[in-house]
Order: sequence, then C-alpha cells, then structure tokens
Amino acid sequence: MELKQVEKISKALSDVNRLKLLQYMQKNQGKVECTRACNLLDLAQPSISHHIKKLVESGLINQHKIGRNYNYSLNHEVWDNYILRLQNL
Amino acid sequence: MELKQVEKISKALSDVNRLKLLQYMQKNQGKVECTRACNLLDLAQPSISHHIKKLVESGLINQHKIGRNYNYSLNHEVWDNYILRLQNL
DNA sequence: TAGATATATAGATACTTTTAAATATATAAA
DNA sequence: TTTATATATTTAAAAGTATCTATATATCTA
Repeated sequence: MELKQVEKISKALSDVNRLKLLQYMQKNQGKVECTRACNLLDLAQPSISHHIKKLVESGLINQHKIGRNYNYSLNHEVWDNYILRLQNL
Repeated sequence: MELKQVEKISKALSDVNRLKLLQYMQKNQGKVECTRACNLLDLAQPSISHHIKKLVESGLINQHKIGRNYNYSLNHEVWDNYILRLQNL
C-alpha cells in the first residue's frame, strides 16, 4: 500500500463522527439509516452524507444501494492492509 | 483508548510528510537531524518542527533532547493500543 | 403518475491545517 | 564570552475541511 493511501485512510479515520459512523455500521451489520445517523451524531443529513463519502472514497467501506437506502460493509482487505502497513511502517 | 485519541493519532498519521518522518526515524534508530529531514521532505525547517510536534502531541513518539539535537523513539504502547483499537472498533 | 421519503450535490461560511519568513532560544565550539 | 548551529515559536497567507441551508435526484407507495 502506497503512503498516499495510508494518508487517505488515516484522514478518513481522523474525525470522531466518522469513527462513530464506522462503529455504528459494525454494530448494525452495515445498515445505516441516515435519519438515525443524524440523531446519533447530531448532524444535519448532508453532513452525514459527506462523512460517509469520505469513508467510501478512502476504500475503507463499500456501499451497496438497496432501494433508496444504502448498506455498507467494511472492506476487510483494505482495512487489513492498512493495519499491516502501519505495523511495518 | 478514547475515540478522541484515535482521532488525534489518525490525524497525526494523515500526512505523507509525517509518515515519511516516522519511516525515517525507524530507519535511523530515532536519530533525525533537522537539516537532513528538510532535504528529505523538501520542506523548510519550521515545517519539520511543526510536523514533529504533531507526532509528539499525538503520543506516537517520544522526544529526548541530546545536546542541541533530538532523538525520537516510537511509543510502542500508544502505537499498539491504537492498532488494537482499530482492530476492535 | 403524484406525493413522500432517502440520499446526494451545490454553495456559503467558519474553522483548521500546512507552509514559510522572521525571530527567539538553547547549546556547542572557538 | 562571542559566534555558530539546531530547534522552537510567532505570525500570516493559502489551502483544505466541516457544517449548514437550499435544492436536486432517485425510488418507493398510494
């Protein structure tokens, strides 16, 4: 993994709201209703959208559209590679 | 480890220059001459100083003054806790 | 197909971060 | 003790980020 991607993933992880989103996704098998996330994080809907986008763009999570909702899954390959890279920096 | 600290460490890791500094420290047993780092990263001295400060403030590295130079060491406890926390987010 | 709901995008503003120039401080060496 | 060197701090500018409001798009349901 290139340093640039390590930077990008670290950046994605460097916000408490995004960390909470990741936790919430984990707890709920990737199911995140935007309205619930808004309540959880006390942010407006577009902000949630923005944060999720950052996570997706980093490659950490995958997004699958189901009807008008989305489902998310951790991209284990990226996640594991990131951690490995940190361990062997 | 609190989410806030995960955020802080991630932020420290979210810059290619700081990642390169960490690599350089590892390769050189923590010995970093500022002038060499300036060449390596192609940044002015105060910028190096600023980046190192971020790393120190995150807790990832310790700074020991030796004469007018510094020596750095990875704080393994913080580093390991960070990785553990990511693995069990 | 019309209205309702979920999510995305655009635009604006406030905040944070990166960087450099100038300056200060600490230590070594002459 | 003066001068040189290494690093830190201050200040300011530029770039990037987070957040909101308003609006758009996609999809569901009646």
